[in-house]
Amino acid sequence: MRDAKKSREKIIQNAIELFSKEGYHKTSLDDIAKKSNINKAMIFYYYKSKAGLYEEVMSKTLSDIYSTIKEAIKNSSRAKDNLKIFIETYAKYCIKYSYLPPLLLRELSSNGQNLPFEMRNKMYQLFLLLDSILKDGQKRGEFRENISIVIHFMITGTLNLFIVSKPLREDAKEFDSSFPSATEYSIEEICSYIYKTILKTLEV
Amino acid sequence: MRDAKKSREKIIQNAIELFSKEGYHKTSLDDIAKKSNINKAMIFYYYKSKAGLYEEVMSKTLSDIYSTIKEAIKNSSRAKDNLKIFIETYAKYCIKYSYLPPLLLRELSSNGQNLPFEMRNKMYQLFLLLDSILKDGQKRGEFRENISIVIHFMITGTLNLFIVSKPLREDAKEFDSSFPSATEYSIEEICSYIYKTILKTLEV
Amino acid sequence: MRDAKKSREKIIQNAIELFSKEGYHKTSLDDIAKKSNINKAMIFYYYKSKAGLYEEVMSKTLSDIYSTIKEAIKNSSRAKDNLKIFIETYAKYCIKYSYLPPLLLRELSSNGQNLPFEMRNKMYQLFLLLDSILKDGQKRGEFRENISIVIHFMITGTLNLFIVSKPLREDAKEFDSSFPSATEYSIEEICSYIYKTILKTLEV
Amino acid sequence: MRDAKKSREKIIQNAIELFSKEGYHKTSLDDIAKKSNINKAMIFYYYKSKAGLYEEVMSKTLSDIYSTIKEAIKNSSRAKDNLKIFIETYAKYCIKYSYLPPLLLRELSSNGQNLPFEMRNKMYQLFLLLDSILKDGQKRGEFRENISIVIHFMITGTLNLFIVSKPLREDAKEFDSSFPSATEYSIEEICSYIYKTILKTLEV
DNA sequence: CATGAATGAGAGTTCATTCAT
DNA sequence: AATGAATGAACTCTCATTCAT
Repeated sequence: MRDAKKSREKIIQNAIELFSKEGYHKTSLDDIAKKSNINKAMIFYYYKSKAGLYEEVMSKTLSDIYSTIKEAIKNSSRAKDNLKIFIETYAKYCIKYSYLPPLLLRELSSNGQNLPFEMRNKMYQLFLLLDSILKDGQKRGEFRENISIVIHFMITGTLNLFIVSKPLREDAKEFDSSFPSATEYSIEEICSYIYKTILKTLEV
Repeated sequence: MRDAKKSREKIIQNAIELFSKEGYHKTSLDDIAKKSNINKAMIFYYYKSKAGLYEEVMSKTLSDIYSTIKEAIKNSSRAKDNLKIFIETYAKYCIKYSYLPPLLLRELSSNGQNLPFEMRNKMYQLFLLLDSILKDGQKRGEFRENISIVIHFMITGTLNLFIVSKPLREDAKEFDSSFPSATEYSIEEICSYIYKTILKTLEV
Repeated sequence: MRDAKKSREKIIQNAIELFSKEGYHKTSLDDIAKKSNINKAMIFYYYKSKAGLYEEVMSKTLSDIYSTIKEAIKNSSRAKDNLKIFIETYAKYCIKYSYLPPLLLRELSSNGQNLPFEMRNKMYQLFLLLDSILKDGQKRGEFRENISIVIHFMITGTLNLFIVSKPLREDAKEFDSSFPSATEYSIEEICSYIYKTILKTLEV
Repeated sequence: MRDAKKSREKIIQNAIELFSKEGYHKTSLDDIAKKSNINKAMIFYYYKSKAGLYEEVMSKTLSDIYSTIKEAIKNSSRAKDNLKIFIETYAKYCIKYSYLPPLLLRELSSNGQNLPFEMRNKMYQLFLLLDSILKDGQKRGEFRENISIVIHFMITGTLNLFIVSKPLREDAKEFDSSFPSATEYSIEEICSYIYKTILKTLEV
């Protein structure tokens, strides 16, 4: 049968889910195989090794987010709009694929030791995208000089932490019902707040 | 040598180092024991379990950072100065104990599933510290209304990512020597930039 | 050789032997694996855990003895014959599977703490079998009122102890050659003696 | 301080309790030390090894039971009374020191491999005691010929199993409330039933 | 006598990976 | 292409025993 494609996808899909829920090490190939209803040996047949599967998972995910943002930005004109799009698209994507933030943070926090070249490169591409938006803004006289890498981390760091910390914040609220600004803000409001803050620091 | 204190400290010290370098799961107690030149069983003698050791490590670390910041803020007056102190102290601490950022990010990215109560609580306390600075600023008319949790993540997220991504950025520069704004900024400049950005969004 | 059935059987067979010779705790899975010429991990592959393997061993054993007795009794008519069959079959079985008595005694002597439900149930079934024989005897007017549980323990306790203590008694004889009635009786004679004794207490 | 004696006793006492509750292997010296509020190393100071402590425990226990029975029998005259005393004293003792039955059964069921000579000897002495009662009965013409070892096992086996299986029987009753003759008999009734049964087989 | 520190051997268990079919 | 069997190394944890003070 030519279910090869389907099998591969099932594997990837469940790997994504488990890796993001449990982390790389806590997720066993047995888990993935069982969840995918597929023989464990097939994972090796398709992806050579656990690391290989992981690389595939991350690669796919990052490619998706990159091209989604790129596409969204294409038709816009003003740099500040592009910035907004970048933030909102990134956020939307993180919400939609909730496994992404934990995965990214985890990857980054391991010094990129397990991080295969392609992934690293794709993360870099994403940053270059923002960098080009900012540079473009400067050229047009919209933005002043800035430290693009900090802007990048301000956006991604804040968003990732916000998303990732949700369960913790909800727990905290149970203990301290007055927990300030824990859960009452929507992701849109957060995006808007980040956008405004960054704009203030960028605009001439 | 038969010195409990020294043994305990050696264990903790090396655990900190390895946990932050390799992560919880990749670090084996064999590693820690060998590095500490100490019998593996002693880890259980002192800390009951791997999780127990981890809790001790994190607890100790977070307590330190909290009290350091608290102490530093005590003698200051203006809210904006407090904010600056918060950012700089947090940053300095993260630099000094470079294992902290990866540990924090990793913990957060696992939904706090393995996160013992005390740790969780200490992270919360740290946030409350910033929250009180911001609230104080509002009372004094220095700051306008804001979303403290976002400010918190803007500071910690940005700083943590900046520190944690350093090796990656350096690698990137080797491939793309024009890598924009990757390594030429000192942590002080980063802090200052973050501070300014946040101040702009806060000040009336 | 890649034969699941054979592997499983080899494991069970050696587990039975070792568990009954050394007891549950003294028998390590390493021992079983080595004796079976099988990779230790296979034990987990097949039986999930040491306890799981043990359960399998006991379950299999008890099922066998139960159905053997049941079968043997089926075609008999008088209650006293059934009683005799019960005793003799039980004894024969204990002799044939010499690991059984120590296993049973050991299990019982640990308050049934590690005793999985199924095993417990099977031991209970065995008692119910004797109980039904006795009740049947009463109905027919063959037997008088009695305490079936004591009868049960009289049979099984005596037989188990007799079998289990054999090496001890032989040792004793070496020191005290006049050791009374230590070894000169065959199991058949013992059975007969038990049967007669119990019959005397039962018959009207 | 000369608490040596007290310490030794505390250790023995708690060892008895734990060994009989959990069995030899499941009981760790840590457990015994903690329960006794005594430093673990002292156990080695006093008893050389875990096995040594165990030997002491068993030795003490068996000596007690032997001399208690011997004493009780001394003043009696008729063999049948002695038999009764033997059964009842043994039973009473087993009830009083509830750790004894499991210990004995466990020891027997391990082929006496761990069984130190002294213990073995004491168990033998106990049997000789009964044997002498029976022989005495024959001499007086009270009893007919018999197989003393079977009588011995009938008494001890039945009683030990009855006591040891108590928790199991109680559990069984929860599931099958009609559980026949499980719990309604007192130990005195059991003794009496055993006595009568044996007497019937013995009396001329 | 007494204690806490230290040891080393092994226990059960997990898991990525490979092999045979 | 697919499967279940098999492997071996590693992992966390336990424990009897010894050492130093």
